Amino acid sequence: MTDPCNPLCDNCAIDASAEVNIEGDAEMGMQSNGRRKMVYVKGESVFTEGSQPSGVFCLKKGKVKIHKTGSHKKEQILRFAREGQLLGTRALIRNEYYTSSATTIEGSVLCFIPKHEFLAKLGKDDDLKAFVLSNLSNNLKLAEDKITQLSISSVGQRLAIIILRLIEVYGFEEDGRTVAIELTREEMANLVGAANETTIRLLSSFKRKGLILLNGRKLTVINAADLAKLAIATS
Amino acid sequence: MTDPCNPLCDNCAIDASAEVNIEGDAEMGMQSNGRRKMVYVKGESVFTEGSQPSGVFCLKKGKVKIHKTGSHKKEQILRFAREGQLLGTRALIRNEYYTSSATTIEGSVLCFIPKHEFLAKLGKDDDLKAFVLSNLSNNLKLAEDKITQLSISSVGQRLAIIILRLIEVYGFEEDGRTVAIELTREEMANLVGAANETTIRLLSSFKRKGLILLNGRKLTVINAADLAKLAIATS
DNA sequence: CGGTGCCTTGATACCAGTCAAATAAAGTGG
DNA sequence: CCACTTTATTTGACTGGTATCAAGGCACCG
Repeated sequence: MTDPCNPLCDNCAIDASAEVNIEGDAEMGMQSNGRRKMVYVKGESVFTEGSQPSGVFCLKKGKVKIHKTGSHKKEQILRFAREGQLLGTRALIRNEYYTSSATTIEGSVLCFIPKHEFLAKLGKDDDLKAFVLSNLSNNLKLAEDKITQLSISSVGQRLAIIILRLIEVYGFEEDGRTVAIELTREEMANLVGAANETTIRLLSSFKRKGLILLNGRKLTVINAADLAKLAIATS
Repeated sequence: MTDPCNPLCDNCAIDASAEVNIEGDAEMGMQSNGRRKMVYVKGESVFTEGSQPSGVFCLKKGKVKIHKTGSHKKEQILRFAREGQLLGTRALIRNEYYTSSATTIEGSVLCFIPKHEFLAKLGKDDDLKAFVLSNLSNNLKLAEDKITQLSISSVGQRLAIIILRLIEVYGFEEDGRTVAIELTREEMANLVGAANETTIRLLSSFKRKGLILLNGRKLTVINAADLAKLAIATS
């Protein structure tokens, strides 16, 4: 279940622990090997749907959402990246434009690896190849799960599934039950693929049922077992 | 857009043009190199969700659907395989159980390549590696498109998109406008992620609007342009 | 204070799912 | 080849889950 570590960046000289919360635009420092360290504040775009990739990004620290904008307004969040994962590999491998966007949801540090370096290394480093293959496979599995959920589960079920999945990916805060990621209601809705208001109503209903607590954007899970039951209910 | 050819099977000794329509269970003939030629009739299962992969399959001839069964009854078709594509690579690469099933939708010939052979070749053949990477990437892109469609488009839009997509994948029959694949209404519904009856109603409405013709399971596209317009309408 | 953005709740409409029943089509055995 | 069963398709009526529209509350901030 856990991903292998990333052979491209394990020995990377970039210090991820650095100043994450710096204000202003993405800050970049050139490294000796052509890589660049990029520091982003919350809500900044890493790359956008439709643009041309010039390299891949490695998420060293922070949280990034991968999302897609449909024709009209509404966006769909496809997944969140974990620290250590590579972003933008799909487009580079197929030599296509990005078909999704990446945006930070908190201050983050990424390492940019130029196209030629990535492709060259991918050509000769077997560990990297295995890492990328495994990552793509896993993302495909998650995407397919999401397709199934969207077409056969209700919004309530999907919301329950997603809360549990957020715990899987990000875990809890120190209290051991508050999910370690803060999303706006809209992001939550874009994640489940439902309207904003519907999502709020369902969160409230979960709260009334004693499954969760809500405190602003903090979400505390009180009864994960019942939440899981709800997620798999027949209808 | 077109996939590169498949380095694993291009020089494969298996003759795909053989007796596709043989009755009875999947027939297999051992090849010198441990591969097996498998002949399937329509509707046979190639592999099923939850079982353990022992190799990969190459679709030499025919049509295969990749689908997933949710907890309760309804199935979701994720995609169709093209001739020349490998099936079941995801599970093997991650060393996991299958998370989806593959079923023939017409008489088909597949080549089974045992796990050890596939993994060994994947380890040393760069072309194969590139092929698999490219395929996984493309499947991921398609899956993500589907997620977006499911969450922001109406059933009618999705149906239009899927008809156009079927043309892309399978093309037309000799008349140049009848889609070269025959699906049951239920398969159509499982593909768009909607109820059977809803799908039928929408197909009828497309017919009334003069966009398509229906003749049993044959679907003839009369006005592809308007179908495309319908697919991207605001709501 | 009066924005501005986010969250919440209410009322209403409608898309699409479900249930039910009538054909139509496709097998099946004699 | 026909009668019979089974399965697939179609249409209708109804219901309900969600989206949409609208208004109000709340917090943060210049």
